[in-house]
Amino acid sequence: MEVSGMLPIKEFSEFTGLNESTLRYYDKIGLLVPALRGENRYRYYSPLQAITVNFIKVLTKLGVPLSTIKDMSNDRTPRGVLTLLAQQENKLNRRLVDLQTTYSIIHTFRNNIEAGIFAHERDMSVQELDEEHLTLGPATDFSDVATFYKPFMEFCNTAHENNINLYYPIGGYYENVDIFVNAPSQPTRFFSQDPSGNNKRRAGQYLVAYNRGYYGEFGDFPQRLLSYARTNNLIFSGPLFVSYLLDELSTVEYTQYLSQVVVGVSKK
Amino acid sequence: MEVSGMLPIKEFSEFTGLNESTLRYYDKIGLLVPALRGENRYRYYSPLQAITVNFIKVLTKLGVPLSTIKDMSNDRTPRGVLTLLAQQENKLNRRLVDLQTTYSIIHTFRNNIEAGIFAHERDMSVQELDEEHLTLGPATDFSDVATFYKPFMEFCNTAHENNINLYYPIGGYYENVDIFVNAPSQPTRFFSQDPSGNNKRRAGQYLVAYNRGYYGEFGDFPQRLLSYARTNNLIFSGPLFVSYLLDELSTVEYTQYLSQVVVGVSKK
DNA sequence: TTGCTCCTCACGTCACGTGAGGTGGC
DNA sequence: TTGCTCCTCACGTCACGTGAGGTGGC
Repeated sequence: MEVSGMLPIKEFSEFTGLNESTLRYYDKIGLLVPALRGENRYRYYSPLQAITVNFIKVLTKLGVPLSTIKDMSNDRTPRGVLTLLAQQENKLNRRLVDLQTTYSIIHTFRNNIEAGIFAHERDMSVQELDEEHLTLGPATDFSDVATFYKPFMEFCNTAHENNINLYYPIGGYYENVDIFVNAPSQPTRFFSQDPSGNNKRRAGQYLVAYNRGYYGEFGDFPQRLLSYARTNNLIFSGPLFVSYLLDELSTVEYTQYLSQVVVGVSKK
Repeated sequence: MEVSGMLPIKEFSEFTGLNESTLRYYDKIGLLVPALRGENRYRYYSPLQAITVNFIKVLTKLGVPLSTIKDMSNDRTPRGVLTLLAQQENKLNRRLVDLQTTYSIIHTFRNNIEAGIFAHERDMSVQELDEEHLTLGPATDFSDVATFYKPFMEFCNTAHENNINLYYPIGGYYENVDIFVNAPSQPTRFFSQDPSGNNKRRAGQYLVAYNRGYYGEFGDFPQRLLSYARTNNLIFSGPLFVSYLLDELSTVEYTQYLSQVVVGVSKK
């Protein structure tokens, strides 16, 4: 059977670059029906249908679902398409912002893990640190001691209202050293290590130390911290930050988590 | 049945923010198996499993497939996770570039369609145009007249090698006005309106005109172009560009496509 | 007869969401 | 008894890709 000028599916597939199975699928859902069907059920496409294919290709590339393309393909108007494109641009905007956030989450974790790999468990030293952005959560409430997870759950549940992105590593913020030393498992606030956050840890001199153990379990660490300061004539100032460099993301055994403790100091 | 400290599925779902059906699904694929199964088949989760949930949430957010997460979740090591994160960052990079391209494709189409809506079909006028980037394809070969689509197919098939993104609107480039007037359906080259392209139409004075009709069908347009130039004492210079403002994307009837013809001019 | 193109199902993908229909404990 | 939580399938989603098994024309 010779159909003049018409292309059987393989040739049309090569012409348009669409897979044969994709063409059959488009036929099935009524998005692109071949111009002619032979009596042997063979599909024959007109070369002009390549135009429709291009229309479909552009829109799918732009993220428009096939059903939408099908709906509009019979009454395309410049204004209609303009509206659709504006909608797609909005969608893209959201996806772009989301991707960039994801990107920044990866960076933050990579930095943490690398620092964790190079850190020595019981190291303590005074360092100049750059400014670091973060987002502080609301003040915690540890008055109901019975439920250990409650303050953290509370933090998680209200995170959205407080513009806190929980996908960033979460750390503990203590108003000052004394609060940490008295109750290291009860931070004044939680914070997320969000580099686009509105709060920050200022640049300056900090005592940087590491501790191995599960969240909030510090053993003799607070005492070591105090004695190090005494030996080296350091005065603490400002809040103390605990962040977990190695946590469930990179470590199975949760007694092996590695936290970094950072607190402002100056020489006596 | 009272299971001390354990959370039944609904509570664990509220605790973690994961849907109950998601938890059942994770159980089914062995990604997150409840710590305990009651004799009535009830699922009971330990609060500590929220840590694993967070691990899963972060990685899925970063685009890691559940199967990969399952594979690695039993032997997480800082270095292993670091490698994984680096891989994800590469993937993200590619997606970001792709999104930005898509964005720019939408912009280009929107500009074209808006220009098409405001254009008057038989308008001609001299205008100052800004520089515009584009990508030129290789020289076309129209020697084999039998197959009308061949040069365009050739262009499409070699597009990738020539760094041409076919999702941008494609236009015709004519070395000079004479070539266009002699054979308006046979451009010297095709080009894509890619704003990141390496070639460009320089800023300067151009004669801008519009024509309605299918690709390459210009009727008496070339004569009108010449007579307009004669009447207004214009001398043509440089190449001529044809781009389609309204095409299959926004118009069903292909005899109603609207092209914009742009060619450099100066006053006699 | 062989080789080629074409056909029509059907099933798999991925990460769930949504019922339907049923059970167990207060 | 009513209402609640839980259970297990099964099916749908989206845009295809991949066979399996068969037909038609040279």
